[in-house]
Amino acid sequence: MAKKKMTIDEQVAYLMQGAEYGDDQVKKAMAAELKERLLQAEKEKRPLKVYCGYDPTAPDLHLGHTVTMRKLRQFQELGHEVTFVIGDFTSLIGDPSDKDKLRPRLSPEQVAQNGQTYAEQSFKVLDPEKTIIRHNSEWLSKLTFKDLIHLSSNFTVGQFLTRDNFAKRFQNNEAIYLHEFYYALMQGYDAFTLDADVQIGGSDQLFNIVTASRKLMTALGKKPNISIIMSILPGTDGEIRMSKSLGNHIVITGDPKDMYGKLMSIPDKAMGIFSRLVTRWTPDEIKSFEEKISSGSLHPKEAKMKLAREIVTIYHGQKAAEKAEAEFVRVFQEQGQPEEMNEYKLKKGQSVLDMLQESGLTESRSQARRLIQQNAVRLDDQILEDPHAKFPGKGVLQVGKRRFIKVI
RNA sequence: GGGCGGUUACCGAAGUGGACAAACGGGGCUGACUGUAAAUCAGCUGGCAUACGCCUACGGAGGUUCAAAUCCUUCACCGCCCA
Repeated sequence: MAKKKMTIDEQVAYLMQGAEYGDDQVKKAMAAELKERLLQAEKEKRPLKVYCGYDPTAPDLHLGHTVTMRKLRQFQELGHEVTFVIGDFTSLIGDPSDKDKLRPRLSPEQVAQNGQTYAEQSFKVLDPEKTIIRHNSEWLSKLTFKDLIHLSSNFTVGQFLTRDNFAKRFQNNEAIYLHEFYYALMQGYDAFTLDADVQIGGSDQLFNIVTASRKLMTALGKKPNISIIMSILPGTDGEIRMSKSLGNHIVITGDPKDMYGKLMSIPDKAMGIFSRLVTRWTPDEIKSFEEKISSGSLHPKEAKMKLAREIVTIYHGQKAAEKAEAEFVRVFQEQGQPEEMNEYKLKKGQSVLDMLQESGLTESRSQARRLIQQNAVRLDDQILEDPHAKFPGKGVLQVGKRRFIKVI
């Protein structure tokens, strides 16, 4: 992508694409500051130092995780220096604000393992050659209690209570742990240590980045970093943020066909935000994409296919994306059969129910009964109605729209 | 240290002795329709069982009762308030 030629204003637009501060004033201010910093860097002939921290809690990344990586990638394209910070120190402490009560505190081994996976998977988006990986335990574990007190003394409780999350919980008499306050400090200290020009994060990091990091850097005698706060990517339901525990996520290493299908299942109205946050498209391309949809010159189905193809291509390559698309068209639009199916060897005297269960097409016999009742079970397009009848014989068995098996 | 409250299915959240396999919302699944696994509408969403029905399940263990998610005891975890 030839982005070297962008003007400063174009660069700012590109880099602010998808950023959301919940306040237009702040956004404008940040954009202005970014512009100034870009100009300054140009004059000094140096790249901007950009970073984003990741707590390596989940070993499998989904699209939601890639939003900030995409942003880092854009900085790389423009020649800036990107640091991928693995929050091995922060995640050892655990963050109760996640509400993930069940999540056990991670062991150092797990953190190391997850961090590794994170970095590897992130290279689907980032340029590995140009990415510096750091662990924040490197500097955070060296801080003494005295240091911590010194850092904390730059903040008042009142300042922390302006944070939405805290304010709400305080008002509702819910728990706010003391160490949650330190989270913001640690993050600020990351930025300070890295001498960051720009820090990227999700909107849940708004306070940590915009308020805490910037203030801390100022207090420690540095120029505050510019905060780029990315919008939250919704899940397949198009409403709620993408998250594994909500089950609306799309993993980036899974089966390309599945990824394509899941992308096709997002509501039409979510296409815009997906295009803005998780594609490689430029602001102009995105703008024209959205305009074509709203004007009706691009059919929503076509639009979504284009989107799905783009995203699958990023993670699995063009060939796999084309294949996934062809399969989708064949199976769902033409109601045909997939190219490859698992086979199941029919056993003597098996009933329909037995067969469904033993072939693994259903999770339980009760579920199989329900599906039969709902006319969801077909053998070569013939609906099987009686769960107890002997299984008719060879053919292609289809359960619902997506599950196929070849009976031999 | 004292007082009070919470723990319900994939998630959120009702339910305070029987009609509770547990309201409702989200998610998931299925069908119809279609423009797609979109939207919309309808149904399903613990397990076993060819009907009857049985078993397991409301944080754990025990108890009261003909009957417990609901009452009691106790344990665990979580929270709030007052010190």
